[in-house]
Amino acid sequence: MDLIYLRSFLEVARCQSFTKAAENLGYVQSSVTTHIQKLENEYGVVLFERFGRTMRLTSEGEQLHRYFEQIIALYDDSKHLISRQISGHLDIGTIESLVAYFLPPVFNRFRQAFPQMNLQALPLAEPHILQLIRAGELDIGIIMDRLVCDEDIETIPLRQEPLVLVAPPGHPLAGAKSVHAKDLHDLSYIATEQTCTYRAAFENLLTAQGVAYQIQHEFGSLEAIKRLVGYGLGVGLLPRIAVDRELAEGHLVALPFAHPDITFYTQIVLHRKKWKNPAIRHLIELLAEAAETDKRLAQ
Amino acid sequence: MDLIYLRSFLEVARCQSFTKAAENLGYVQSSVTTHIQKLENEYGVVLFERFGRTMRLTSEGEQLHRYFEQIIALYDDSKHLISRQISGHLDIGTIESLVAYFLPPVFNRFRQAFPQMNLQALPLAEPHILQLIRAGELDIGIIMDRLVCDEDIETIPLRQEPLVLVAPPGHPLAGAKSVHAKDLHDLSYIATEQTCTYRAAFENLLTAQGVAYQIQHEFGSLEAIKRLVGYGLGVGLLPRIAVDRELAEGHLVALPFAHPDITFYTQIVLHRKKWKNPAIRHLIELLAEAAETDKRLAQ
DNA sequence: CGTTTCCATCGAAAATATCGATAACGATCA
DNA sequence: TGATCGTTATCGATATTTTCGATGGAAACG
Repeated sequence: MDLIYLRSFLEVARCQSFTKAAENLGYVQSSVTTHIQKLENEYGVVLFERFGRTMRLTSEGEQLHRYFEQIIALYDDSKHLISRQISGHLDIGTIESLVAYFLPPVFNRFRQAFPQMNLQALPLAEPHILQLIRAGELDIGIIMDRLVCDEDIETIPLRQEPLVLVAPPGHPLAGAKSVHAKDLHDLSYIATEQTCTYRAAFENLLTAQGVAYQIQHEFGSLEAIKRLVGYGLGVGLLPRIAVDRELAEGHLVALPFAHPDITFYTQIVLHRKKWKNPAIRHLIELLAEAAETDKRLAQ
Repeated sequence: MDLIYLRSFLEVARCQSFTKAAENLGYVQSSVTTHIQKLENEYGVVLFERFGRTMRLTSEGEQLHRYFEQIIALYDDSKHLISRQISGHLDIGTIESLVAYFLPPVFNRFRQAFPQMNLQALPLAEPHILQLIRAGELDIGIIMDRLVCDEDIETIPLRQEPLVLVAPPGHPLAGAKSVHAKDLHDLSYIATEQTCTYRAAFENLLTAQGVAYQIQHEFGSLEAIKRLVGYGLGVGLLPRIAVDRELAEGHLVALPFAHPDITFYTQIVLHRKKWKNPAIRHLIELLAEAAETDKRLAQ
């Protein structure tokens, strides 16, 4: 009898729905059905009366609900109790675009569960991150790229990452319905650093379409790029999360550029052997949660 | 995280030994090792300090021990709570040799866990039992035979069943060191009913060795056979459990007969689909336990 | 009366558990 | 010190279980 069955049961009871429970728990609906059936067989009773669109706990279901709540609460408590005692440190490699906007709240929450664990976020270039992950010198990496596919590396996509082409508010293309590559002829362009993968993808697209572009500046620092774009020195291609506030406040505008046909993901990369570490698992969970929340907010 | 891991953990802590815990729980030792490792990985801490021959719970292990005890207690409580509410009835087919000696204490214990469940024990001939099991008309059968091997039937051996050749106290072979088939020439023999499998195996053995035997009487009733043997009308081949008391009290003696090379088992048979029923599972557990206890007492 | 929204069922694929054999390791004793 | 015993860990093979995705069927909705 697996504890996840109890969790599924509690979530179904809470949501009054197998489907919603499955979504919340990250399963497909049929798996939750199976979980409940496992419980029903184990106890030999029906736990939910299923009417058409509604459902209700049976009497036995209600009795068990009380027990399961306690069991899960004890289990979670035990997890927290131990987490709080675990010390050590995690080295997290991540690209600069993320380190400032995405990670801080996650780190903060992590500290609540693992107060004795030291997190070190290292802003690094993506190829370097992958190399260190493979060497086991980083515990976890968070990058933005096409999905990494590698023998030794486990990849966990967090979310598709929209890239936006930002321009200063007065830019001639600012009001256009949609901007295509050819509209960018003789583009004046403030680029991220050379190792940046989405920069490379963008430039490949321009080159493929015969569009000339001129790199005005190259910076590792997103803040610097945003400033330069804001001063009208060119456009920049940046992850939306890095420019959300400037767009909202009108300091920059997003050009409605038809994306290159490449999907970028903010993704976690880690060495296959590091899964079992509970601190890392917890960090991954928090990251996934944060990504989910962001998605919902974006909608 | 499976609840059986917690159980393994508690048992290891109690026994101070992986090996003993495994025996008690019905696993092999390596499985228990795996269970503990699963827990250790899940929590990210070492739970037992293993010294050479001794072991000790770590501080984290002790903390978790308290939680796990509570969790398992809650789970068991929840099981009992529901068991008590389950009503229905079970039909149990069993051979006469067992119905009187083996089952009553088990039934008694069963009633404590499932007070609303009605048990009906039907003394039946073995072929009939198997037939009814296949037809789904019996919930469970308990027989004595070579291990049943059948597509639709699940077989659970309870224990090897020693057969003894019993004779009246004054029998000429009563004092012999060991009795072989050839010593039984012109044997006068009180047989169980014709459908009885161990009778068939015994007779095959005699025939194979060219030993003539004469069946004096044939009875379905063990009591009758014992009486006739006691009166000196011949010897009888019976399961030891059925004549334990008579042997102890000296009303009958066991001839030290070298067994036919066939192993008999008291075994549970049930339809493959009836596993999931918790009442049946509990009954099976009790039967297995009773068999274990008997084995230990016999030693 | 079709459409939508659920849950149950099923087969295939993936993940996991179990076993049995064996290695490794420490304790004990010669 | 070395041999042996009792114990746990590791490993590969096999069996079982879990998960998913597709599909079916039933009730509600418009």
